[in-house]
Amino acid sequence: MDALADIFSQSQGRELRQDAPTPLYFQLYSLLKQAILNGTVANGTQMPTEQQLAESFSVSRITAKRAMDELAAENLVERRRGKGTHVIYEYAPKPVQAPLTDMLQEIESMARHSDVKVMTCRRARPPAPIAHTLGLEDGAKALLLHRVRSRDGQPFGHYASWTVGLNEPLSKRDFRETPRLEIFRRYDLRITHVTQTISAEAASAELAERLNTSVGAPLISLIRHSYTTRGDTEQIVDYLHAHYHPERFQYQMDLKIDGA
Amino acid sequence: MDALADIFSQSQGRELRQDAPTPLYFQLYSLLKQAILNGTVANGTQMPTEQQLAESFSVSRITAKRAMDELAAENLVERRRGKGTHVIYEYAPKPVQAPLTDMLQEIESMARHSDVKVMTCRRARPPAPIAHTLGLEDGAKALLLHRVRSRDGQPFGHYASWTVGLNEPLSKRDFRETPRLEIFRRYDLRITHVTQTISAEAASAELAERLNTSVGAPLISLIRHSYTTRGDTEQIVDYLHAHYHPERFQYQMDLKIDGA
DNA sequence: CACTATTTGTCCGTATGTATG
DNA sequence: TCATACATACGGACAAATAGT
Repeated sequence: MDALADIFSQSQGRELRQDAPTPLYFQLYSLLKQAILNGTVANGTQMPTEQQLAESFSVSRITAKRAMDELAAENLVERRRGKGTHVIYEYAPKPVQAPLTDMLQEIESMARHSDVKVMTCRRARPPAPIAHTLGLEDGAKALLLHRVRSRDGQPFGHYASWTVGLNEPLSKRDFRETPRLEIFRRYDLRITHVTQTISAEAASAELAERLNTSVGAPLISLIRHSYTTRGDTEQIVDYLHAHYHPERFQYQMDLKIDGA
Repeated sequence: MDALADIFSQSQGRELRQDAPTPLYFQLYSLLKQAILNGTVANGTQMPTEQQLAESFSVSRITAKRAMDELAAENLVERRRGKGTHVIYEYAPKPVQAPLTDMLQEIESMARHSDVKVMTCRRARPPAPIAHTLGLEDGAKALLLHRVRSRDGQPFGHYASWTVGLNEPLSKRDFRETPRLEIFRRYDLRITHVTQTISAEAASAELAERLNTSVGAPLISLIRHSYTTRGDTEQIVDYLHAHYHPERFQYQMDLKIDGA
C-alpha cells in the first residue's frame, strides 16, 4: 500500500459511493480538494498518481484523472508529465466557519411549528448601545419587534429585535403569520453572516410574566447580529436578543471530528 | 402564481443549480424531501403538479416527475393518476432544539489560558441516570472529576465529568497540569463525536461557592457527551456537565455562508 | 350518461454527460 | 484516443384514472 494514497482513503475516512447520484469524479475531486484546503496535504506535496488513486478508490484511471484535472483547473495542483501532480496551495488556517444555511433552515422549521404572539411592532429609537452596534445616527429609528414563541400553549422564547434593513411598512399581522426570515427574503434582504453570543440571565419581571416563570429564574440568553453584504462591505441589519425558558428550550449541537 | 409551488420555490429560498454535477432530479428531490421531513408541508397536503414544479424550477416535466417518483419510492408521498401527489408522512415535532456549530478549538485554547483547580479525582459509581447514559452495569465505576477553571483569580467555570474510557491510575496533579483533551490523546482515546446541550440553571449552594456567586444566580449549563469509534460502533466515553458564570464566560460563534 | 379538464403513467427520439476497458 | 454502455435531461405525444359539469 502507498502511504500517500492512504492519506486520502484512510485519514479522510471516506469512501466514494458508487450508487450515489453525484458523479464519481466529482466525489473524488471534492475529497481531494478538501484535503488540500484544510491542510491535510501540505503545499508542495506530491499527490498520488492516477493509477494509485484509481486503485485506492476502485475507480477507473480516467475518473481519477478527471478529478485531478479539475483540481488543476482551479490552480490547487500542478500537473507535469513525468513529474506527477503537486499541491500548489498554501494552507492558511481560517476562523471557524460553519454552514449557516443548515442552521437557518432549522431555525425556520422551528418557527413553523410554534405559535408567535407579536407584542410590539413599530419603528422606534433603539437604546444607545444598540443604536451604536447598528451604526445608527442619533435619533434614527429602527423596526422594533417583541415576540413570544409558544408550543402547546407554553411560552418558551421571548425575542426582542431591532431591524434596520427593512423600510417597508409592516404590521403585527405580517410577523404573526410569516417567519421573520421569510419576510427578510421577501424584501430581498439576504443574511450572509451571523454572530451569536449565548449566556444566561435572570428573568426580569416582564420576561418572567411573558415566559410564564418566576422573577429571577435562570433564562438562556442569545444575542444575534445578522449581516448582509452590500457591494464589498458587510452591513449589520438586525440585532436580536432572545430569552429562552431552559426547561422548554435547549440548544443542542452535534459535532463530528474529521481530522486529527 | 400557485401558492403551493411557492412554498418550495420561495420559502425554501433555494434554487437548482443547472451547471452543478449533481443531477437536477436529485437536487429537486432533496429539496422536496427536506420540506416534508421538517414539516414545512404537512401530512395530507397536495404537492404541486409535475407541470407546476417543472415551471417553478425551470426543468422538464420528466425531471420533476423523477423527483416525485423518488419520494413515492420512499413512501413519503402517494401518487394517483388524476388525483395528484399527496404527502403521506406524519411530521413528528421534536423537542424544541436548535443546532449550534463548532467550538472545539475554542475549548482547547481556553483550556490553555486559564488555571485549573482539581477538587475531586477518584473512581466512583455515577448516579443512576449518568450510569445509564454511559451504558454502565450496576455498580460499575467511572473516573469522577470536579474542576474549577479561573482566569485572573476569578472562577468562571465548574466541571463535573465522568469518564469510562480511561483505566489508568491518574492523579489530581495530572489533570492540574494537562488539559483533559490532551490526556485523552495521550492514552490514545480519540474523541470522534460530541453532542452538546446548552441550557441555563440556577446556582446551587455548592456551585455558588465554587464560582463565587450567590445561590440562585443564573448559570450557563453545558452537558457534553463524547464518543469514540471502536471498530464499527460508537461508544460513549465521557459525560461532562459544566457550569459557567455568565458574566465571566460566554459562548460566542461566528457563522458565515460559504460561496454559493 | 357523455364531455371536459386535470393529473399521472408510458413511450418515443435525441442530445449530453458519465464511466469503463 | 476510441468504442461502448448507461444515466440524465429535454420536448413531445398519447393513454388512463379522477373529478366535476
